Amino acid sequence: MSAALALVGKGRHFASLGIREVTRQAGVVPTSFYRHFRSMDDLGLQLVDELGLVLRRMMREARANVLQADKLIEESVGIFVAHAQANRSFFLFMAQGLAGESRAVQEGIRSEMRFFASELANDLRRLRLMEHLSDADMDVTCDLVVRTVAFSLTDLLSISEDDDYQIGQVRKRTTRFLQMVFVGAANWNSDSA
Amino acid sequence: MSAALALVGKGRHFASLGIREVTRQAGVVPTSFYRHFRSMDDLGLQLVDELGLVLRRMMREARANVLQADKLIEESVGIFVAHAQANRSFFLFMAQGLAGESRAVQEGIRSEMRFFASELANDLRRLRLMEHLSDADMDVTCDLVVRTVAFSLTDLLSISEDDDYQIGQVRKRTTRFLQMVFVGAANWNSDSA
DNA sequence: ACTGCCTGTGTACAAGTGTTCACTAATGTG
DNA sequence: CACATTAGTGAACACTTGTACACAGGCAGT
Repeated sequence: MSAALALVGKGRHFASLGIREVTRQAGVVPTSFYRHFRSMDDLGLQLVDELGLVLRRMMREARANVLQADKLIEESVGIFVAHAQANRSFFLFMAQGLAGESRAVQEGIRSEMRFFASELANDLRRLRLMEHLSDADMDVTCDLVVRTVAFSLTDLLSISEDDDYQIGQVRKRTTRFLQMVFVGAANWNSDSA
Repeated sequence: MSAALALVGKGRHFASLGIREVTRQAGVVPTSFYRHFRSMDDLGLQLVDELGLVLRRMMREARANVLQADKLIEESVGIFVAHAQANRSFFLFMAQGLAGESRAVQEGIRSEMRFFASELANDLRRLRLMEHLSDADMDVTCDLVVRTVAFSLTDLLSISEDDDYQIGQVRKRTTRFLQMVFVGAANWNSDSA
């Protein structure tokens, strides 16, 4: 699995990886592959599971560090960007998988995003934010937030790992996006919609 | 090019397509490929160019049909969904290319999206909407709109072509997203930001 | 010490891959 | 009509690919 991830990190697309290629990178004979995975799709699915762990770690850190609400968005985006850099290959895999060729992987990633969004909704409620929103509208808002961040991911991953200026730009722009979404949510009227 | 698109439409990922595979689908001998393209990346780039045409056609139709501002969002989303269905393979290619392995294709698609966003900004100004926004904030807003729609694209493409119920759901949700963004933009204060 | 299980090895095969070369059929322009 | 260009052909090359099989070493638990 690390071998596959390493190749993705080197710019390859997961869908174009072959069994032999992966085992070669892992320093193992091709046949060993079958001891662990039935197929490449299978490997992809297990990667999705690990991706879940990465996301959960990220949420935990965000919850621990975001204490005061005024800098909430900025801080969260910062943590997100940091994690995206630290687990570049994982997030590359995620971005690729969203439009990948394995339906199962696609669905897995989508499901992780849904979970993420629902956790975000919980946190907002716990912080007594956006209390005027109906459950459904809170759901829509959080979904939109997660999508926006996920899309920023593709920006982030398409620029060089250590181009600090551009990284700062992405961070700033993403923060703007989220601020705009939250202004929208704050002025949203759940009754009239 | 149509052959490559057809394969993508059949669920394959562009990055995993081979020259022989494409020529086979095109009903042509492998060597003929080189008469038209230097490599697969080259083919991808030319597809991006055609994608530009598709997007422009879509914009033209949207401009023609969206006359009254009250149903602006709903109408636009409808036109978008219709075009996405009519050019499914093209949009699949676009969704894949955003996180694809060819840097050039990636940049090409990104550039098409930027163009789309700037055209949207022009239209909004022409319609005298969101006039309180600074140029930069208008830019952010339109970018966010385009991203949101682009992400909805992946939702749309991952469901069956003729599952009208689910298509309706995506349309409704996307409309919500955009309404929320525009409420945010309407209540945005360009000076204090 | 013996037995199963797990992981990895080596060899093998049929099929598919990108790319090359010299060739021919069709096309439209002078 | 003659000519140059373009698009398509067929055979050939050196690899790479997925998968199957029988086999070997290391690790538990009895």
